[in-house]
Amino acid sequence: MNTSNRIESIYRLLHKQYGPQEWWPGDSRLECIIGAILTQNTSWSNVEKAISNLKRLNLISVNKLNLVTTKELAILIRPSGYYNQKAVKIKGFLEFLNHGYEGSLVKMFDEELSLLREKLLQIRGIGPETADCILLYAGNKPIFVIDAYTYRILSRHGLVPEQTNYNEIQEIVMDSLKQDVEMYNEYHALLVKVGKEHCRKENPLCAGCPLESDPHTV
DNA sequence: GACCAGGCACATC
DNA sequence: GATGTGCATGGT
Repeated sequence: MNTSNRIESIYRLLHKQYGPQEWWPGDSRLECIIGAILTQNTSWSNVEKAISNLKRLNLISVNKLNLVTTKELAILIRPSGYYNQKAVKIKGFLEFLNHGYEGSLVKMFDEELSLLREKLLQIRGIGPETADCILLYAGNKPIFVIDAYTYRILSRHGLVPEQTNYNEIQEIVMDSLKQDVEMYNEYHALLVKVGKEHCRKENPLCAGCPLESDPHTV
């Protein structure tokens, strides 16, 4: 089976095994964007604590967050780690939104996909994964998110060469799949799910992985 | 106490 | 262009 077919079949297998994941966990697009920034190199359970602090004060709103200082925001998101940097990143996104789109997510997501992606990448602290999470999960745009689990799973199965960069992996995956926002959403969520359970760093043999019939290269 | 988690920017060679 | 380092909390 070639690489494209295997990438497709892994999706079907995971979907059958785990069912729909219904990501992104969050009540609004803004919450989703904040979560995308807060989860950088951080476990989701810590992100939840930070988001619940913001929710408790009803701060998941562009207008409300505009009124909070970076320092105040940092204290609230402290449980998510790297809180000083992440507060600056959230403020940087808000500034981008305020100046470019009058604070309107509707206007922002009205922008053409590849142009918006380029613009998001220019915000300090928004890299390719965060930008793509924002586009796919908050904006429902057809872009596949590559994260550490995606890379680890694909490379352990020999589906991407070692030392493949973000854009190259994204190209390989997207060229293997039909363009489908719902499926991109589910597939990435499924990769994180199976990754958390079986494909962690400290488990290089991926014990118990439902993909184990598909031989690992490591 | 060590290691890891749904990254990213920046310095240095 | 690759490789190293700081950022930081909370769970295992």
